[in-house]
Amino acid sequence: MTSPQPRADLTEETRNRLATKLGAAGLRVTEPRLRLAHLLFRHGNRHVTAEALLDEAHASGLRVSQATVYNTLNQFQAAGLLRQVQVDQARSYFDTNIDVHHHFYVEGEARLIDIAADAVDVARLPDSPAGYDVDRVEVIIRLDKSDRS
Amino acid sequence: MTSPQPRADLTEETRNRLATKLGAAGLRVTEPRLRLAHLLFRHGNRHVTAEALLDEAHASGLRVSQATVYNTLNQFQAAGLLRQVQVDQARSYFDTNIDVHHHFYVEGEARLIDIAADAVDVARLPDSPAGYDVDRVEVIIRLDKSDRS
DNA sequence: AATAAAATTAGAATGATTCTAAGGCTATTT
DNA sequence: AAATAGCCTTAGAATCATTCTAATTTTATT
Repeated sequence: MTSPQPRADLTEETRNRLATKLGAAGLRVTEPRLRLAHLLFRHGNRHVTAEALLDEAHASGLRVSQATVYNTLNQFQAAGLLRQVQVDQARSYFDTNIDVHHHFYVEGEARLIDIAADAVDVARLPDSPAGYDVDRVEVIIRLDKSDRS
Repeated sequence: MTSPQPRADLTEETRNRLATKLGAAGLRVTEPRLRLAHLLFRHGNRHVTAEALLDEAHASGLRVSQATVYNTLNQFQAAGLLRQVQVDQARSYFDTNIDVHHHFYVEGEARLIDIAADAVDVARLPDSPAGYDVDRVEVIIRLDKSDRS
């Protein structure tokens, strides 16, 4: 008898690492979550829309429904594995970088670019209204294509 | 014969002031635009959604369609009379304050609060990617209800 | 007044996201 | 290792903000 094939390009080691990550976040380990987590987290930080992740999943041979992609993104976000970035009224972006940081956004191109936290210096903040605490401070630098002369 | 009734609570003076404002922004002066402008600009700065403005219009006796409200908000925004604020994936807010400034946002309450530009000090910004210019810098401070002890 | 151009409209269409309720897995209990 | 309960996943429908369409109405011009 042969040992079980690691599915897709997920090695046992990767599966174990992701399973630990899901478990630590309080999420049950299931095949769709494992495979989506792999797509999300395999290549450093990235920004992804639900639609793009669904396409990517299908391209990689994973048969998941749209609902699962949305559920998973929302769960990952609630569990602190992803951050939702709100820059475009049309679509939500999910950011695999959950550290404090900021963004460039190129309106016309629907393109998000990370800015390291220490590249922006927000020196002074106003007091929050009474009864409210700061959850987080978001800096979004909206960019235009420069006119070339 | 009597002089023509000023419609609704718009005095001739207000109508003239708003007409000038629309004209200066390159927009034709029409009754719906004049009346919506009045609702938007009569009471200092405010944040409004399309839905809220439509309700307000109807409540004030102005019979406009949803399409006109959306068109007008978009045109006012394109003309620089309003600013669109993107904080919530569900809904767009329009801000009558077009000066440089920032926002508190209370997630659970869908409530936007202006922060004067000089109350936030963004001391240092990263260089923009080559070929792009900064359009504007947005600071959003997301708030939580503080736990009372 | 007649004409042309832009505004407004009702209602349909769109598109992202969420919901439903039915069936499939996972983990737990015997 | 069966039985059970609870969470997951799913297809497809539903929702909701926003945009579009094509026709009508206003506004400005001739």
